[in-house]
Amino acid sequence: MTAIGFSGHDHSACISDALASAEARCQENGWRLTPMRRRVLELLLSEHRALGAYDLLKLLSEEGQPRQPPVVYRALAFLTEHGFAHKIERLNSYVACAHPGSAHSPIFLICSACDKVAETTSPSGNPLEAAAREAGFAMEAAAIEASGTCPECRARQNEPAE
Amino acid sequence: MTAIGFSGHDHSACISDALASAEARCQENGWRLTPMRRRVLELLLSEHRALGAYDLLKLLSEEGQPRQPPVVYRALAFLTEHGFAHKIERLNSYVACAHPGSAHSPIFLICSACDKVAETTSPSGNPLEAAAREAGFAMEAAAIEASGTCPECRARQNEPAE
DNA sequence: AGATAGGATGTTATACTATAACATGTCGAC
DNA sequence: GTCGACATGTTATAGTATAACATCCTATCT
Repeated sequence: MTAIGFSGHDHSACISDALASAEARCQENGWRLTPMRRRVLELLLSEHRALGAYDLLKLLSEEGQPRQPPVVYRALAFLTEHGFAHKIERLNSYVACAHPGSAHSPIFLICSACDKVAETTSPSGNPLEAAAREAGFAMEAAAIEASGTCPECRARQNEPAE
Repeated sequence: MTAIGFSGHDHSACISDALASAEARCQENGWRLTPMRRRVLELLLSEHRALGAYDLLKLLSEEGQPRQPPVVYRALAFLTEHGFAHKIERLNSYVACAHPGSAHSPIFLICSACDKVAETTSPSGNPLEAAAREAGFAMEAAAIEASGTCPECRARQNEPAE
């Protein structure tokens, strides 16, 4: 399983794939990917970075959309409910899902230097599940958020005089 | 590694152990476990449940303490900085650490029925670290929060007519 | 086409969470 | 005993999220 977010990848393909996949899944399930929801997803996809609800709201309002918080919170609720985006609790902000379509318990690697967020997933035989089972706990969902430094920022720090 | 929080355990010992350990570690390190800090830790220890800053504030103010948010946030900052408590991001609330003293990357099992929080720790050979390494990510800290149903609540649900 | 029902959006107001900034107090070192 | 460091008290405000209600859109049934 590769982490999507840090290393060089074809990001425009990454965006269009995600949008196409979202459209297809909405189609299949009878969900409505309305213009507002789609636009919020696009904004989240534009970078592998977590955006706060109020950041999104600012971007939307610059495009002439309404500037009331519920507008963006409702779009985010739709996107997170159906797995198109995730909330990063630690940052009170939101990222587009990098592995749409597959049920997964994501792991987020959050760079504290550049704020980029990479998403990867737990390997099978997840030890979290083992720990939960041992405690008699019926796990429904898990959020794993690691902070640290991404490869790019680490390289930058090692050659500060560059 | 056992999860502390759900199953029957000697809770009064659990509290006094934690307080004694906190006092010892503060002594060793020259930290000051002031009455306010100690009281907040006691409140957090009183149950294995996450309390919000404003819940704590309410409890404190009922005891005649000041009712301004910074009072409790400062105590929480001290406690979390030194590992006596943890923040549960998902709930915007705080729990006493169940494994004080040992450096650890905790796993929280949060019961969505009763709000109790059990704390356990990652087994060695942590797959999170493997995932991070694979992505070239230098991990500094990780928070793992699982939600689900604890053994007691599960039993209760299975015998609703009890 | 008109009626209607559900869901989506627009809008106002407010609740909840957290911190900045500055004043005051406490305590140990010198 | 005063100085410096740290802890606390207090005011104000920033940042995050949702309740509640009005309006609109769209799909379907007739």
